[in-house]
Amino acid sequence: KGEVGTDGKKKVKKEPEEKWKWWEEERYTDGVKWKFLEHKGPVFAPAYEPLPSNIKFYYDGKPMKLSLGAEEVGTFFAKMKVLIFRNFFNISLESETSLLLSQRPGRPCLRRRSRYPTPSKNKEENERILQEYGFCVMDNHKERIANFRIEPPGLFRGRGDHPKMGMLKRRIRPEDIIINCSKDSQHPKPPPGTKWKEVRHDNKVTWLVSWTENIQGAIKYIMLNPSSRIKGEKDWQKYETARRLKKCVDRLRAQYRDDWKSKEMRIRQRAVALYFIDKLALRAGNEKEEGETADTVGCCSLRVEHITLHPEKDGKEYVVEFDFLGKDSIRYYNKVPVEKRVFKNLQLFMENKQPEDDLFDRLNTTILNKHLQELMDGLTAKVFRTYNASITLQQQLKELTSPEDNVPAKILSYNRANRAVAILCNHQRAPPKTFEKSMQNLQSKIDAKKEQLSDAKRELKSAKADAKVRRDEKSKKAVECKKKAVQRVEEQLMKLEVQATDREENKQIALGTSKLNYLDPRISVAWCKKWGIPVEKIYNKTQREKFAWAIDMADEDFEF
DNA sequence: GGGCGAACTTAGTATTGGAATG
DNA sequence: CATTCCAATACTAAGTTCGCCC
Repeated sequence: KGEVGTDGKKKVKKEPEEKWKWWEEERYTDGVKWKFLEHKGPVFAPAYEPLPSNIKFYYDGKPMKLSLGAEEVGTFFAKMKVLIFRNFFNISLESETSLLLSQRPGRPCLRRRSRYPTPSKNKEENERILQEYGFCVMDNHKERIANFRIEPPGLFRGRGDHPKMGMLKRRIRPEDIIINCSKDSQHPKPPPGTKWKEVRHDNKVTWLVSWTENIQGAIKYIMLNPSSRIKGEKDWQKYETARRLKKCVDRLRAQYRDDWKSKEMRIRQRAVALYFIDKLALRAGNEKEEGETADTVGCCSLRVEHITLHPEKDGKEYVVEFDFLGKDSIRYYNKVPVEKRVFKNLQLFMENKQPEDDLFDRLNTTILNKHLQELMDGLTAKVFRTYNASITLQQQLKELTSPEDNVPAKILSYNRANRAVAILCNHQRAPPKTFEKSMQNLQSKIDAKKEQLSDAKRELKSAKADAKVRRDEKSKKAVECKKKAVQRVEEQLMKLEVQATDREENKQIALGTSKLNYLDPRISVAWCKKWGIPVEKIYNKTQREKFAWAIDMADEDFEF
């Protein structure tokens, strides 16, 4: 092998090490996650660098000396203010500059600053840290760590209307850190003069490092990359569970439809909730502590105020209008015609209730999941989301792919199938700030290409006329050449137009989440193999690493 | 069964890297 | 060479599930 480099010497292409196929190996049973685990511990947030002494903090117009900690928190506040200014003036829309607040007291004044204050000199250092801390050894393999950096301190900003927004997220010290590794490994060393909170050797869990965060009191973890064996196995298992649901979903659906008629209220509520989870791909909806988090809901935690019943709406009977904030305070809005029995049940559940009362007052996620567990081993509410997402992709791909389409058109179909899933799962995004502009840019590219096409066509015409007169080989060849040019430009134009359609349809829809978390990758791989689409067109490098098991395993006949 | 801690998955957005463009 | 642009990546919040304790 080996290519010839620009210097004329033969470049020796190193044959990559044989990739480890963990999916061909036996799996652990009994809850053991690993036998050996060695790592270097976390990378701490860089220490706070005090401001130069000529920059002062003013209170009541007078300079005031702050403790280092107070000064640091002050800079957090200032940063947030700058951010608010920037967003208020929508600066990023105009150019890639950020704003600095004037240091002078009482004189807010904005200065522009280039995005590149120092040309990426940190790149090398980052690479070094990645090599040192970004990998661990788990059982006999070097594996990539997902998040080896400790979260830096700052002001907490939750999503949506979060009651704790603005609280100080404190700096994490070695004394806060629990290390998990195997006894017989080289234990990570805490920074000089410090100690870990604890070093433990628990091989029933997958995390390497943990600490408790001070805003919610939740535990944070450092874990492995999605390409790792430990994550990949779990992911594969998830899709296998969803495929088992496929085998019995008809029975389950018949069951919950039957339960709509139950004389027990709790069973009716359970059955209607399950119907929503199945039909609308709603999340389970755990209870949340009031005042601790933003007020968001899922299926079991829906309140009366989140639905409106319309006996008739837009020419349809028994329409339920949903309007609530789900995970990450993303709005779910949908008008759904439902069976009469569901409608009547909902009326019953809402009787004599206030808007802020629970719709399903006899139900919660624990009760629902206990029931599901009895119906199928390993079944929980979220399996329905995985199942419905994956089956929808498979159906849509079948429906939308035209054999006679070229590659870009087929990829548009793939993205449309993906989009159908994203809409089902309500995966939304804020339209990119530069969306309009980038659409305009694309449109002018299209216009230019159209111009180019008509030029090419004109040239072809004159070449044809020329050939008719001269009737020689050379002019015939010229005609062929021009024909090919027209074809080439037509293809390029089509590609651009497909790209524009795709982008427009994607304005407020996020495909990534479903692609990464809900769609059995074997469906996509099989589709690629069936239609001769390179898998790189569907999955980027990271995604190919995460789904290596599927790319290796699935052939074109794979059925979810 | 209710409360709670722990572990792990899922989520949208901010930042970055590097190619394209001027 | 600087700037613009977009895809990829980094980040970390916000969910679900499970097991344990009472």
